[in-house]
Amino acid sequence: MHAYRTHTCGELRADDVGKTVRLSGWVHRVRDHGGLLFIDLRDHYGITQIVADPDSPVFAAAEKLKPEWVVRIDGDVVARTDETINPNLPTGQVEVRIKGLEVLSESAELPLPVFGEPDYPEETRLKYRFLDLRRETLHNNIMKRQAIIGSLRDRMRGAGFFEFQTPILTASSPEGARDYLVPSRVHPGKFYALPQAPQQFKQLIMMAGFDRYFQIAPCFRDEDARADRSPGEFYQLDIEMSFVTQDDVFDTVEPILRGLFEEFGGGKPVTQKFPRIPYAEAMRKYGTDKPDLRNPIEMEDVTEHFRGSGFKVFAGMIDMDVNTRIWAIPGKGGGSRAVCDRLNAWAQGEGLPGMAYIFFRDGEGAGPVAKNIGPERTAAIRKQLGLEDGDAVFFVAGLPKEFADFAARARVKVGAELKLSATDRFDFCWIVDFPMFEWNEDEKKIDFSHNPFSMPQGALEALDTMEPEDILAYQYDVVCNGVELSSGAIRNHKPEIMEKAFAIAGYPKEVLEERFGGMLRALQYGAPPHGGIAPGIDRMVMLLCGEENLRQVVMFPMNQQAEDLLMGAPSEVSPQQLQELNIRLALPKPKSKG
RNA sequence: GGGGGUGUAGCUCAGUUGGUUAGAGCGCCGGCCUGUCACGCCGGAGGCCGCGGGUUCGAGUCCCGUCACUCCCGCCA
Repeated sequence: MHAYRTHTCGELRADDVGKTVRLSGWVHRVRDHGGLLFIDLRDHYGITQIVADPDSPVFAAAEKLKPEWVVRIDGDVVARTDETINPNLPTGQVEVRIKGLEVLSESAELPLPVFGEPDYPEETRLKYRFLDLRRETLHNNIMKRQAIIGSLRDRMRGAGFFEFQTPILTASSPEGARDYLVPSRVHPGKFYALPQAPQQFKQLIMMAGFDRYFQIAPCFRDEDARADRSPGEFYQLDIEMSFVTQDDVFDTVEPILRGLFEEFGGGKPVTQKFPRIPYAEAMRKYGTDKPDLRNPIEMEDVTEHFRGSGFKVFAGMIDMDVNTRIWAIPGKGGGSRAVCDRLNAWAQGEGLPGMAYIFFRDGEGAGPVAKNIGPERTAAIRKQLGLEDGDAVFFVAGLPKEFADFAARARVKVGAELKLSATDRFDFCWIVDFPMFEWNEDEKKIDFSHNPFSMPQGALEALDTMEPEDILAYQYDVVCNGVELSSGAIRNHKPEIMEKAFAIAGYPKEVLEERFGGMLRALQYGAPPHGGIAPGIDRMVMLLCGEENLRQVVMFPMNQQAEDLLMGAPSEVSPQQLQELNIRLALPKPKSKG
């Protein structure tokens, strides 16, 4: 007989009755009835009930078992009587009568119980991550994550992609997030950087002629964390393809994402044909470039209905500034004063003076706004938005740049309040036609709004003739349920266009050569047109696990302060290590303590 | 760097207007219990009320500061 087991703890069925078996696992739970003892034995595969009665030679030893001890048990598989079958357990038809017991490993008193998964502080959970990972929820999430990654690999290979590795120690990149730096021992005073993404490498792979690349790529960014953004490191499904248009990328990636979400989404419907929404349209209809399309509300511009109207607040704003806009958020079924007042109060809680509204009943509009603008304008608004009795409409006013963010939240709030938003669905869309440049108000200059390597629409001619802020890029996002899963672009493969684009953003040729020398060199020796995308693995797993927090889908996450409480990272290093690296610390003064 | 929330037993939380000895459930320890699967019953241990200062005859409770955790803003091409 094997030293540890003949079966796993998730394996035994009614067919196995009569066998003598050996199982190993963790003591999940003990129910001690004095003259009868039940032990739930757990391993990765499941739970099996072990029974000990006083006739068993190991009864006394079994009584001493504690939660999370690791034991090997020998026993006979017996059928449970009808009344004692546990339908909640795959092994619930049977139990094992214990004949032999060996304690393989004892456990100290638990700082974090496994059984029952009671809420525990994040700090404890991270410090004792190995215990947390034994708990069913996390254990299943992590298993789902590896299945998702396995499926992505299969799907990518099936679509003709090749998996390549790119360097982890590379050069610091001038644009973008803060880099993690690694000092060089061989070159005093110089540093490697961990890649924020393999962006330049994947483009170089295309220029090297490998045609189709993918990688489950680790990415490192030294920026502060959010619930949906790990500090330090995260993973992307990094993709790049040669000789493709934007449509080719969409046609390749869309079935992979759709298939993945259908495979792991628990039967929730997935968008079959991802709608393509231009950035400007998304901002106008949803107030954001990552709309949650489960919410059917689309905002509309109703500025003209208020121009010169009796609702002086809005009319005055329109007169004061030609750029003023009034956006309407239609609220189907929100046609009562109570609902409108509640949303108005919510807006005040968000720091606004309030949210104007009209609600419709008895064939006419009600509320202060309707009274002020009169029945004709009220009817026109109702007609434009297709509203009926029992509906409401809410208004946000000002400069779109300034109120878009609030408008987006108001749209979400109205959708939730009126229960208009679907829940059991994965609604995807492409956001396309992002602007190439944007005005940086702080530095009073033109910046790249996304990836500086993106191809501008209209190529060199557009850069030469158009206002920078009007130029669009072949730059796109994938959004699912309001979560930005991915950014991508058709890349700029022409050195002269890149020079011009960087010049517009204020980088002279010398700077470009200094910072992106390798890339620029590669562009000069026959670069294929190419493009790609990089869906965030962690975020996809989060959506598919129904989790709100990345730490629920990452095996060994850091806390918000980018500390690994289990391994104790970051840590101090020895003076010898620093000396070898020619590094001397210049620490900030410690905060004085009262 | 900034803002919000939370800090009372190992954990989840209650704690009245500021008033005697700070409670409950879970967990832990001991005892009882032959069909449980969130087993049940009895008993017990366990508290610098995050920390520091202040107001007060008296502070878990009020005020100020500080620290920790968390969420958000900045940041994330």
